Amino acid sequence: MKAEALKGHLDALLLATLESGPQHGYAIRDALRVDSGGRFDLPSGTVYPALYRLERAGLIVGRWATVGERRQRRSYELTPAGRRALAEGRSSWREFATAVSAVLQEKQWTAGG
Amino acid sequence: MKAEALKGHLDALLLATLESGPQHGYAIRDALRVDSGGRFDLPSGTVYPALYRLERAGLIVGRWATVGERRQRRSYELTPAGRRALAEGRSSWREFATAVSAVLQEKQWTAGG
DNA sequence: GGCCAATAGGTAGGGTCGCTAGCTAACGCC
DNA sequence: GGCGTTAGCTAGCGACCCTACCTATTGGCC
Repeated sequence: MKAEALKGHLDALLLATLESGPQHGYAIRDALRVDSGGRFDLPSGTVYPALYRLERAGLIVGRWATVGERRQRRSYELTPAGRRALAEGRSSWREFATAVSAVLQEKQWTAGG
Repeated sequence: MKAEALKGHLDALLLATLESGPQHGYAIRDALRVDSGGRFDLPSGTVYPALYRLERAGLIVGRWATVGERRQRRSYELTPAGRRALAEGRSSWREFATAVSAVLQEKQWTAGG
């Protein structure tokens, strides 16, 4: 899988991962890997900056939480704007995928009787 | 359609457009627009540099041709390497699309019986 | 003869964004 | 006390598509 393939689609993936409930970055990374059948095994340097971007954009909110004795974790949750963005992302993905698939379609069905 | 969506997928689209036979840049642009149902209406500043990239990479070859009296056109054709790259691009697109769709899938089928 | 749109090709520069490579630190296990 | 895993973070880079602009031919219209 080429690296640039993700460009422009990562945000929707992250939002989708958060749809089922709040998660922290590390767990999001895991979920993405599992849900994608191992295809999206993103480095933390991809995930965390993306989460900041989404937070700055008001699509998710992060809250610090303490786990165990001292361990700090940041849990992210979708905002209403995030849910809207996710819906939008889904439909624009569908549109994009449809268009790409149409173009990539092999035109071997003997040219239109 | 967000601009970054295309990133990393344009090459395959261009190669696919050339699969049915040699075409010049302007015609490729048109074909892409038509085949995608108007979704990919790319500016020339996107198409021509991409064609150079593909040519430098040995995936296509361009030949100048004269049309009418003086008009110059550059006709591009797939190389064998280009055909291989297209096949690869198709399968990696399928893989990518499958993975994205899997992640974006709404998990509203009431969680596991 | 002049204007415009369509056809055809081209380039410089910019901005976005995911990745590479590195870091700190807590936790559990032995 | 050492090691692997969990957890978070950042600077800087490079790829690449877009914006904005340019030149030139061709043909229609008046």
